[in-house]
Amino acid sequence: MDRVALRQLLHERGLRLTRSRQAVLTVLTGASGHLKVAEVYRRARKIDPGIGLASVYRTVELLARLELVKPLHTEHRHRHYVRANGRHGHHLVCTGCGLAVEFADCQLERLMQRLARRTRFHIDGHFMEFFGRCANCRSGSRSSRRRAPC
Amino acid sequence: MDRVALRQLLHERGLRLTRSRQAVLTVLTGASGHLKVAEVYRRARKIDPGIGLASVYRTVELLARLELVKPLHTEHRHRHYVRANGRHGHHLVCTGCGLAVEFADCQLERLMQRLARRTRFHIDGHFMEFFGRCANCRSGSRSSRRRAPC
DNA sequence: GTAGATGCAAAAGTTTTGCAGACCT
DNA sequence: AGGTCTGCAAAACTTTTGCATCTAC
Repeated sequence: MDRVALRQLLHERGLRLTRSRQAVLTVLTGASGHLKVAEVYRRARKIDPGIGLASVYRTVELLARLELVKPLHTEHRHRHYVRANGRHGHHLVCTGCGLAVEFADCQLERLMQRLARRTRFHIDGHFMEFFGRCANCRSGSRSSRRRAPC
Repeated sequence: MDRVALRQLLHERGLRLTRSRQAVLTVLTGASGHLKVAEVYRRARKIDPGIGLASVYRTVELLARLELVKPLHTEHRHRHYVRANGRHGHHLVCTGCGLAVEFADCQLERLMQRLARRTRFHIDGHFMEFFGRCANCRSGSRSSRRRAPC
């Protein structure tokens, strides 16, 4: 998402494109893995040294509403975010290096219909993540097992 | 899971069956929905008034390792737990009252295999939850929409 | 100019930890 | 008896909030 398109997207909702927001989006767009908020903050300060932690929290939440990023539920204690392309993305996350691969077709419709019939629920959402180890982390070098999310 | 079986399960790992652990398991087993830790604590004190919050945290984590309960990631800010029957359970959660229905067959093997081939990941786990509204919460009475998880 | 956004700092929570003493087996 | 577990209280964090100030438009 470039600067112009983002400004447009924000403008449609009466929101503004600020330096903080650009910094946070740049950080998350440039990362191949999921980042906790504190890490987003650390990186964002390199782009905009004056940014405050509260703005980072406010911005990741905004970006999540706009579906430009997605909150992940990892084994960690705190929330992580990862870049996303629209509504129907799910992620395959490497437990070694944090690499997050997005995939789209989750083919859960049939399961959902069966479940809905059986339980008499009206199902309106789901959450799904896969965990594993990426090829790089499996390739054997110990160092790659400990590499930080990039 | 009854008292004897639980003691056996714990004993196999050199762990002990204490009053606190019984209280926490009783609370979570008796609940039809997911509970946040603070709520588990509140209910557990009715069974064992002397129990401490730290023990509740330690115990839910232990029970999760034993796969007797499962952590859920809801829209809430803090972790919730729900009773579970073994490794392969997933949950359908009512966003109205918190009712959590467990279901077993998730039939994701084919999707997993395709993903693994395409991404060269070794996939070793997944996390899935469905959200919706249960029949009771949909039935129209306003009160049921606000009922606390039971 | 003005509404929206920010930074700061404090507050509100949740979760973890250290340790002396209690408890289970 | 001996190691496991607990309650307590403090600490460590994460996340939220209020408000004066700033800024994007």
